[in-house]
Amino acid sequence: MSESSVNFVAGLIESELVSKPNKIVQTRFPPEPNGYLHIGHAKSICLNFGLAKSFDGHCNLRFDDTNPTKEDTEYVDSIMDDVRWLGWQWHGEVRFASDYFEQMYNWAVELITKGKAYVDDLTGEEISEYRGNLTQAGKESPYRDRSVDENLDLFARMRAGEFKNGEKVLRAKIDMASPNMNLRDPLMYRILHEKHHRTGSTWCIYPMYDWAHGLEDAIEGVTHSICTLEFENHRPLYDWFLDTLESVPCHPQQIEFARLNLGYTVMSKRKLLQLVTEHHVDNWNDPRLPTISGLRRRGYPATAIRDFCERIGVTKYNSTTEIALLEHCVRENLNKSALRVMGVLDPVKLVVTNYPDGLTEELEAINNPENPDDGTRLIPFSKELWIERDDFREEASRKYHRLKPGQEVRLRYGYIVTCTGCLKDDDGIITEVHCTYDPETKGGHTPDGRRIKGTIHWVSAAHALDAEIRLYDSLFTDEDPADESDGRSFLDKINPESKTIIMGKIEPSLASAQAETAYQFERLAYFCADSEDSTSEKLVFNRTATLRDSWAKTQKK
RNA sequence: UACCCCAUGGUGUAAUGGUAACACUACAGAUUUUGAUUCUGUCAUUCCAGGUUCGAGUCCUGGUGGGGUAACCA
Repeated sequence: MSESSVNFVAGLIESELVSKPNKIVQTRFPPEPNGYLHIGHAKSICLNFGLAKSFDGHCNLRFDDTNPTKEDTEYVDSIMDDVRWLGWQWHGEVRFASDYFEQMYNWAVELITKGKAYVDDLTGEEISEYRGNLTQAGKESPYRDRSVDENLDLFARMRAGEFKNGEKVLRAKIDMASPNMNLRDPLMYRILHEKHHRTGSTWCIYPMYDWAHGLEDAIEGVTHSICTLEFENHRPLYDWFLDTLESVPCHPQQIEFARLNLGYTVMSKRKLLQLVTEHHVDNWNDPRLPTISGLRRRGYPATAIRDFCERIGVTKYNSTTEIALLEHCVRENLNKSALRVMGVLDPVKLVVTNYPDGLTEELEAINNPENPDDGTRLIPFSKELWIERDDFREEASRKYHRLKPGQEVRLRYGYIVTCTGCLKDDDGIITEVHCTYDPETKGGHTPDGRRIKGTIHWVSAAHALDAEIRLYDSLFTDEDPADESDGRSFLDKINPESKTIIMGKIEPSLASAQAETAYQFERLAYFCADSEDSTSEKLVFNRTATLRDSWAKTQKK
């Protein structure tokens, strides 16, 4: 890595490499398979995989599956999918903490033998009482001074299944008076007669996070064990286990960074799970969710997400990033890559009164002005078109550059037309807008060089396809939905208009749109076909992000 | 009220004792067959008080403010 100060972790590694130039950087991304990955995980993924890449090292994907009550292979599969989709390749095979259970057990025996761990018979409630609290020291368990032999015997019988859930635990013997609660004889194993998604019923004792994690890292030769801030207080324990054990292969360095917070969304697994299970959203991949699969279904490109993760930086400061930055990354990417098409979301008929009945012309349109290689396509033009209801006004100020009686407007790639009026129904609702066209302006050109201020999009009524359009807005109305200090739950802050479904008219070239292809409906927004629901019989499009709209902004003033 | 961590424009980050900078946002203008894009410009920053130093955003001390920690979760 050449540039310094990419982030503080990279800086740390860089300075280590000065004295140990041959050190191979080994990182890991260690999710628990108990939920779907979200954009906060993407930050961690990009950090760990990115560090390995820039220092020519390796990054493992390891499932920290030490709690069979919460984990499932469904999550394992989705996580692998998401990491790959984000564009990363893990080193070697996927790893599982559960593959290391036997080794961990042996190390626990080593600790017991050293007199550094003991089997405790206290109940959960008693253990909690004995632990003391933030300002008061804990007290030692009456079982703390059992003999090594007795502990060895009891621990073997725990493994053999002789005891019920909660009857006994294995604890490290450290310091019940430590000001760091994590050091007050932390639990290493609990009894759980529970089927594990990989080991089945082989085990009925399962290691706790603090005991297991450093061992997993050591087994994999991890050099830098990067985790989030809330594990800062766990580092002394992480180090204690690794220092106390003599037979561990190495001692990785734990480094903490601040997790990502994003405005107007929630990032906690618990809350995301609740949104899904209580059906406040449709599923884990609901396009309104900050899950990787949700963003993907919404149409956010993986490169945009990676770009975002790079831009937000890595620090120990607990911050909240504005959603505007993510949207900026998405728009910047999509502006370069999305194919331009025309679609009308709120259609009203435009009749070109002096255009021949029954005639259809094929007009050439540019697929992506940002990328000439994408070429052009032909779009049908005829006497009756659909245009956006908002693109006509009976009366409007000089600043309104669209259709109003007497004003000229360009139909994109079509003709220059002059608005002549409109038809209304009994309720005063406009049913048709009328105009005449200038045959000299085919393609939207003005041979006489006259300037046309407004250009609007359209689709030929006879050729248009119907499509369901799903418009998404932020899922929450509050910037920090998780802040429930005002007495309202995050569920009370769900935006009732986060999803709006309408029927639109779109150009025929979209008939075979694939979910992976990004489109810009010109003047409106970026869209993609929905990966689950869109078929050739029934097209469904998701709005990925709107185009910026300075007109709407000035309107509001 | 114990321990740990953190503090730079509105937001996110950079500056590794030597001219406080970049991006996003907002605003203004130019260009434009997307009121998009692009381009230009404007506003705005070191939590406070001491100390060390020729020189402090950076080091030290004390304060203030924020976050974390008392699961047989990770």
